[in-house]
Amino acid sequence: MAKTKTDMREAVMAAARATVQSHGYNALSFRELAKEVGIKSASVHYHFPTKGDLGAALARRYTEEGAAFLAELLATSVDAAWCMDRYAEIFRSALANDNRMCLCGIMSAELDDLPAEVRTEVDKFAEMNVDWLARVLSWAKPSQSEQDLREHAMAIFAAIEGAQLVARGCRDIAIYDRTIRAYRKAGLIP
Amino acid sequence: MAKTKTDMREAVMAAARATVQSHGYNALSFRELAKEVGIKSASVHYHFPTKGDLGAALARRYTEEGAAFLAELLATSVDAAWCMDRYAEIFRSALANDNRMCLCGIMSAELDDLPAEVRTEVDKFAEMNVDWLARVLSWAKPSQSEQDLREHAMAIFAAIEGAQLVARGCRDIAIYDRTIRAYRKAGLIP
DNA sequence: ACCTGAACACCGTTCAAGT
DNA sequence: ACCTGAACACCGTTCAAGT
Repeated sequence: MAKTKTDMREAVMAAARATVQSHGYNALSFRELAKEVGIKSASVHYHFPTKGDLGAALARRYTEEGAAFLAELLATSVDAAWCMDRYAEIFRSALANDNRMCLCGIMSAELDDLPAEVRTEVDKFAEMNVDWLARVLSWAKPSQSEQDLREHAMAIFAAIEGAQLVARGCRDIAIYDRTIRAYRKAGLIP
Repeated sequence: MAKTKTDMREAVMAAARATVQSHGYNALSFRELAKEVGIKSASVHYHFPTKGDLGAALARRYTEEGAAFLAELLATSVDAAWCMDRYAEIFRSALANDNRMCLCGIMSAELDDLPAEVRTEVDKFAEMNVDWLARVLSWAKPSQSEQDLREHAMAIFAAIEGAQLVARGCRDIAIYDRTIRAYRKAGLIP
């Protein structure tokens, strides 16, 4: 089985993902990436013709993995509070892991620098999250309209992204915990 | 009166601020900045020795102007709900103005790329906002402890930054409006 | 199929030199 | 005091050339 091509592609993506979550899309350097995986920068372009192709591939993969994880949660429990706790933990774990951020959250902040194909994937990530959150919310509030559920879901998604952004900015994960607690106390999160 | 030096410094800062709010700190280019204000890039270094000096100056000025505006609000009314509405409007106006973001919010997302002096100023902006929000909240809930007030204030700050981030990512200001409404409905914002 | 070296136009920064 | 041109080591991208 030919493993070299796939392996090198995967190695580049792994290194790139870590860099983006820590430093953002702009900080991605084909030369540094190449050094990390042991090839030349021109060779990285063989796997990903442009930086936009690499960014889009990262975001797509990130959304896929996130969707799979959330689907697993959905299959495990129908308790809204339990699912929300697991959800908040995902974003917490990024901070716990070397003060990293949600790949698509950090890319949102760099939006105007992103090539169109990367934006598209970032949008899809937000959509996937809102879909999932609306579904979980529908258990807690079965009477609410689809419109209201999605609005509430979007609010939770934005609030959690914001908590991560601010806590990361302060380099203090305790701020994330306190903020999530305040959201719950205020009734924003079930 | 010698106006050239001050004027050029101000011109550089104005151009730089617009660029950062739209494209982030990383997108700041001394060469493009120089072109915009009609000097050479080496001359920009005369006013701001490094990019970090420029970034820190921008954030400091931004915090000062924000603090002055919020102090004005505080002097105008002691109604918490009214103050919160005005506060949410400030962040809305950045989006309305060409989908721009809070200068310090967008810089938070690029945190690891920021020189230490810029980080310091970004931290001060968050602190200034939390101070103000806690004070406004104390009117609505005089019984709460200082600790609880600050926690709630931090949650509001994070939630609003998040709403701005996500709405900007979707290039849809209506998402900001809906999210703020959901925060209010949930009781996060008075 | 996969990788490379060399070239291109960019970047922040430095510095000696101009006025 | 303020500005400049030239140099340095970086960047993404392209392309002809190697295996």
